[in-house]
Amino acid sequence: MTGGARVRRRTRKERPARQAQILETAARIFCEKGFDRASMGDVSTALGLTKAGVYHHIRSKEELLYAIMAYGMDLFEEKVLTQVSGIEDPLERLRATLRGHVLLVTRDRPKEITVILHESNALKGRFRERINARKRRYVRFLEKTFRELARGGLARKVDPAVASFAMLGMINWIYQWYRPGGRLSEEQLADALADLLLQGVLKGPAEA
Amino acid sequence: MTGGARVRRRTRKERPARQAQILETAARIFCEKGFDRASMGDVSTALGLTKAGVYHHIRSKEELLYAIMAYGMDLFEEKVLTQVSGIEDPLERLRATLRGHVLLVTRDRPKEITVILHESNALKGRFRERINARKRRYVRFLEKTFRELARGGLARKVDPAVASFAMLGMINWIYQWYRPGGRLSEEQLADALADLLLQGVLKGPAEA
Amino acid sequence: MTGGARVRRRTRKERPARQAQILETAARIFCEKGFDRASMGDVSTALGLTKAGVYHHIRSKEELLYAIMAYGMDLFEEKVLTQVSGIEDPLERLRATLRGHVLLVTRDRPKEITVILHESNALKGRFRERINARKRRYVRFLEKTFRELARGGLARKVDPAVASFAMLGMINWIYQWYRPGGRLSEEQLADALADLLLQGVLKGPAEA
Amino acid sequence: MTGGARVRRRTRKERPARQAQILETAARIFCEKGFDRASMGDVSTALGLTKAGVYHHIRSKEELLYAIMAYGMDLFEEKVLTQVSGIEDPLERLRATLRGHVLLVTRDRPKEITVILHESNALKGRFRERINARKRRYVRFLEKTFRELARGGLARKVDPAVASFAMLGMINWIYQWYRPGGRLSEEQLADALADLLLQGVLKGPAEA
DNA sequence: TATGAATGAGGGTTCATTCAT
DNA sequence: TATGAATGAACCCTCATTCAT
Repeated sequence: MTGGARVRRRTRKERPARQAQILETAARIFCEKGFDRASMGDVSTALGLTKAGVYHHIRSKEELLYAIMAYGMDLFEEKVLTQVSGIEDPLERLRATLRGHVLLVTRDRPKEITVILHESNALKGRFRERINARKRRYVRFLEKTFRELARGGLARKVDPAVASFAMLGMINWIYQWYRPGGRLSEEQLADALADLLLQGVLKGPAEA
Repeated sequence: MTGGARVRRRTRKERPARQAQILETAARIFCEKGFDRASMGDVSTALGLTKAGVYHHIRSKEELLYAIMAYGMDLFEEKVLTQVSGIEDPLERLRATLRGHVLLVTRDRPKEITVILHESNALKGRFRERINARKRRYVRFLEKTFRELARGGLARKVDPAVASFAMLGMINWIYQWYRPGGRLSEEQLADALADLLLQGVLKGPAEA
Repeated sequence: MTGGARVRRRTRKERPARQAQILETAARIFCEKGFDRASMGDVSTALGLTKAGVYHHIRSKEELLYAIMAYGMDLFEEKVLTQVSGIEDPLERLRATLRGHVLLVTRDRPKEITVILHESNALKGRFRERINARKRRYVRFLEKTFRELARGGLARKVDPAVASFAMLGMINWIYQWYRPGGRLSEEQLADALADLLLQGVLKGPAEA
Repeated sequence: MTGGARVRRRTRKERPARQAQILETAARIFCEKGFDRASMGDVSTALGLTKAGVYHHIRSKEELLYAIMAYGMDLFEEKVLTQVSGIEDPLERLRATLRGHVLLVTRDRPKEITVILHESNALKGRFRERINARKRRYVRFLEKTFRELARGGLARKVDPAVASFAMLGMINWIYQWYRPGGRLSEEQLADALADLLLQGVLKGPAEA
C-alpha cells in the first residue's frame, strides 16, 4: 500500500519486527528533537544498536524519514480514509473523517503523523512528491465532501478550499497544545472540534 | 518592547540598517530552508558578506533566531494585540483580532511569523521560555474574549481553550497552502475564516 | 588508578593500542607546539588519520589533554611515589624521590610530564581540579618528608614549603635546558641535583 | 636598551603613557589567561578601547608580546644585573643576584617576568632569538659567578650549569605557589632560597 | 546481523588584522 | 587617535555514511 521504496528489500527471511521497531523509535526521536536536530546516533542509541547496525536495515536517513511518513500515511488512509469513503451522507462522512483523524492523531500514532506535518521539507525529489501527492488527495477528498454538502443544501456558502484547510489547521495544531489525560478526553476533543466546524458550516435552523 | 536581549547593544550611534537587513534576510532563509538546514554561510552569502562579517552583528545563530522571533512578536503585538485590546465589544474584538492576525501573516511579515511557529523548538532555555510566554499571553487573551462572548449570551456553549486553539490552528496553517495573488485576496481569506469560526461560535438565530 | 574519566569507556574488547598511540602522539605535539598552538589537525595528521578519525577515540581536545595529564600522573605515582613511600628513612626517601622524579622526567615520559607542568591552565572545572589535587598531594608528601628530616635532627632549620617548591622548581625546570645525550647522563644530573639540594638541607659536618 | 623593534615609532608627539598602559595591561592579561588564550579583544576591552584602537599603538600581537618581554628584560637587567655586576666578591654577587631576582619577581613586575618565562615559544624568528640571547647572557653570568666561587675555594665541586639552572628553576617556579601577603614576606622568601642554595654550594665548615 | 574504525564534508564560531571614516 | 565594519583563515567538533571483520 505504501507503494514507495521499502526501507530495504528483505533478503531471505528477515524479521519485520526490527523494521517496525526502528520505524517506531526513529519516529519518536524525530518527533521529539526534530529531524535535523536528531542524529542517526540518537536513533541507534535509542535502539540499543550502533550506527552501523541501524544502517543494515535502512538505506539512508532520508529514506528512513520517508518510510515513517509513508507508514503514517498508510495508517491514516487505512484507518480513516477507507473507513469513511463508503459513507453516502456527506455530513456523516465529514463528521466521521474529522473524528477519525482527531482520534488517530491523539490516540494511535501521534508520532508518525506529527512527523508528516513537520518534516516534509526535509524530503527531496521523488519522496517529497509522493508524500505531497497523498496529502493532496486527502484535501481533494475534503473539498469534494464540502461541495456535496453545499449541493445538498446543508451548508452555507463556504469556499471548499478554505473550509478544508481550516479543518486541517484545527486538527494539525492539536499536537501543539493538547495533552491526553487532561481535562478533555480524546472523544470530547473530537466532538468539540466537530461542533465548532459544523455549526459554522451548516445553515442555522432559522435559515433552513 | 521586545524586552529581551537585543542582538547587540548599540554603543552611541549605530545604523540599525544592517541589523534590520540581517534580520530580514535571515528570516527569509530560515523560513525557506528551515533553521537547521540553513547554514550561517547561506545567510552571509545572501547578505553579500562573509560569515565573520555577519558575526560582527550577531552573537550566535540561536540569538539571531531569537531576535527574528522577538521582532515578529513585537510586530504582532504592536499591529494586532494593542490595536484590538481597546475594543469593548468581544465580538468586534475577536473579529478584529482574527482579521489582523490573518492580514499580518499573509501580507506584512509572513517570514518572521512563520519562523515563530516552526522553529520554537530550536530555541533553548531562556530564549525559548520568553517566546513561549508571549505566545501563552496571546492564548489567554483569546480565551478571555471567548469567555466574554459566552457571558454576553452571544456564544454557544464552547470550550474557550478549544475555540482559541482551533482559531490559532486555522490561522497558523495558512502559510502551508495560501499563496497571495491567487483566487482569494487576503481580505477575502480573512473574512472567510472569520465567518467560518464565528458562525460556529455564535448561537443560531432560532436558538437566540 | 587514574580515577578520572577515561577518554572513552571501552565496550567489551577494544584494542587500547590506538588509545595509547593517540595519547603518545598528542602528548608529543602538545609538548612541542603548546596545547593552544597545536590543532587537532596537527594531531590527526601526525597519526595518519583525519580529524574525525581521532574524534572517534576522544571526546574533546580538552579531555585528550586531561587524559595525557592523568596518564602522566599515573606514571609518576606508580613509578615514583609508590616506590618510595615505603622507605622509612626520610633521607633515603627524599633522595629516592628526587632521583626517581628526575629520571622519569629525563628518560621515561618527558612529554606527558612536561605537558602537566605547562598546560594545567588549559583545563577547566573538574578536570583542572583533579590534576591539581594530585599535584598538591605530591607537595604534601614532600613537605612531610622535609618535616621528618628536621624532626630527626638531620636537617637545618628549613621551611618545608620553601624546600619542597625549591626542589620542584629545580626539577621542573630541567626540560628547559637539559638535553639527553649531552655532557651529563641522566643519572649524573639526578645525583648532581640531589647533592645540591641535600648539602643545603643537611647540617654541615661541623654543626652536627 | 631594549635594542629591538619599538612597538611603534612615535610620530610627532605621542604620549608614551598609552604605550606603558598598553604594555602593562596586556602583560596582565597574557599572564592571567596565557598568550594564546588571550585575544586582542580581551586586551582592548581591558583598556577601554576597541581592537582597532589598540592597533594604532602596536603592530601585531606578537610584537606586543615581544615588547612586554623586552620591557621585562630591560627591567631585570637594569634593576638586577647592572646593580650586581660591579660586586667583586662572587659570594656577595651571587647572593645579591638571587635576592634581586626574587624581589623583582615577587614585588615589582611579576607579570612581565612571568610572561617571559611562559610564552617564549609564542615568539618566532628574530624576536625569539633576541629574547633567548638575553636569557643566555644571564645564564653565562651565573655560570661565571659559580666558577669564580669554585676558583676562590668557597664552593664544593659543583657543575656551574647545573647550579645555574637549579637556581633559575627555584626562582622561576615561585610564581606557581608563592602569594605575597602570606606567611612569608618577599624578603624572607629571598633569604630562605639563598640559604637553601648557598649552604649547598658552599663547602661545609669542616671541609673548608 | 552487527560492530569498531574511519572518513569527507560541512557547521558554527573565533580571531588577528585592515581600512574608510 | 579612535572606531565600526569587514575579512580570510583557521579551529573544534558533528554527522551521515561506508567497510572490513
